Amino acid sequence: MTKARVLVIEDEEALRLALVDALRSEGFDVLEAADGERGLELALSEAPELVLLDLMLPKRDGFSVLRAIREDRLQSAVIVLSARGEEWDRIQGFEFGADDYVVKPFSTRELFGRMRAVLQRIEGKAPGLPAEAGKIPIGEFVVDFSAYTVERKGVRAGLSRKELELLRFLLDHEGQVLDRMRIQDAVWGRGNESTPRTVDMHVLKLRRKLEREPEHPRHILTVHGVGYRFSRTGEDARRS
Amino acid sequence: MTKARVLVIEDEEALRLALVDALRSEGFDVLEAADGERGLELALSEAPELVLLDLMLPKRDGFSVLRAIREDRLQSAVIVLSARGEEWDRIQGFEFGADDYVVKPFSTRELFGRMRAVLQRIEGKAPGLPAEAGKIPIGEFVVDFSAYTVERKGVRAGLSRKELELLRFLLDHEGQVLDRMRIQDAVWGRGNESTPRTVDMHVLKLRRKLEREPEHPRHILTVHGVGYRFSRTGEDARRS
DNA sequence: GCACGTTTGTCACCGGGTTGTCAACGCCGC
DNA sequence: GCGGCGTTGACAACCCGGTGACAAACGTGC
Repeated sequence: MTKARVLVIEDEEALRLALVDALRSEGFDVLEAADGERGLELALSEAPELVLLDLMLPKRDGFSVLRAIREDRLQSAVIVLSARGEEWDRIQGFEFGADDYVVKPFSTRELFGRMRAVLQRIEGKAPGLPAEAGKIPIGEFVVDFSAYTVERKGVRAGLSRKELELLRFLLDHEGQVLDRMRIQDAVWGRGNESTPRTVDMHVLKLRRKLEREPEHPRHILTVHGVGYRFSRTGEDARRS
Repeated sequence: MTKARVLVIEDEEALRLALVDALRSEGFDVLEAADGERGLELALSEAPELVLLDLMLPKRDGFSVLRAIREDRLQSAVIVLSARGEEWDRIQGFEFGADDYVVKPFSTRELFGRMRAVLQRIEGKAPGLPAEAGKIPIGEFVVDFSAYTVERKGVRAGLSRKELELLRFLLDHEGQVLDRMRIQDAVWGRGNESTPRTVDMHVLKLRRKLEREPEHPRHILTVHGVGYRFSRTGEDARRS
């Protein structure tokens, strides 16, 4: 990929500048806008590969901008940057069409990780289609992120929001061992007070839905004393 | 990499001293600074692996220090220590650019957890994509440190935490003859009470996982009466 | 080469910590 | 109020690290 174009729509000066700097130094071609109106204008006229969109914006809020972008059948991927707050619920599960979202405050590492994942996902996608998360095969299962379902040989199961978010995080970090804290931070948000064991519970639920033999998982693997590791293709859980 | 260098930039005396103590006793090589100017100076001249950076600092605030560090293309990871409170909103922008951040007050446990995570991520982070990070060939095996696995001809085996730590140590000291005490100090921690024979046990386990013929080891070699020696390329353990 | 003492390899097992699983609870939307 | 979901606590199942015992390998002195 040669120099993807990224549009940053963010009103807070300090953050926008920091973002633009960081992106430029990563080799992106960067456009910027400080309000929703200008942002939409640029998005439509320049059709960047990726839009980083703040939700609370002057003139035209992020939701409205996103809707307009989607209505225009623009191919741009959109990553929403949001402060945790009342709009949080509406964001969860990106029911409203974003490809991903990042909660402020976030680190460069996290943002770049998500950007990479999103850009990779839309790469090789049929042109003209909106850049929705789409269907992803996992072993003999197919997960449909926009429909919240998993399917295997015609049998379909629904996924809850948390399950989907957890799965998405695992997918984005396939192959790495992720400790509970890391998972919790990413999926539940930082400063979350709940037990690390909650993660286990959701892993259990996911296993029931996308493992052929939930008691012998091939995709969501346990690394004793450390955390979990995800494998898309599936692995033999062998004894040591 | 044993003994990572950490720079603490924190003006509050009590906290800084506590941090420095705790870090030293964890085996880190610690540098400290009480204001932003001095901190930046040290960061640039010493290029530590990790910087712990307070945001509210005399002379030069944390944000400015962070930017300067980044502009200098320094490889150091930065963890921001911030107080939640009146400046939270401002901080949200400032957090950006850090590898991670910890909200005051924090426990040493939490801080160490994040440090470990960050350092692990940094480790072997070649200037490419992090996809291949942490994969190291050993003979015809490939060890993936971020996945806790060893693979040989498509056959994968999981490594436990201790096994991985031991292997990491051996790898870091390839070619040297290491006596049991040295290994034990490094992997199990100084002042550990367990039998030196425990080392043997784990060597045995490692051999089973990354030797083609565990009974004729080519990588983890015994030096009778002394200890063990590790070889990445593999040696014929044939007598002469 | 042999015998013996020492060092290392290997096994089975135990104890404690970690994870899997269930049932129950509270919350929210309907 | 009902049902789904997220979360928690409790308990069982499991895994891993560590230990002691014994066999095998090694090295030394004869």
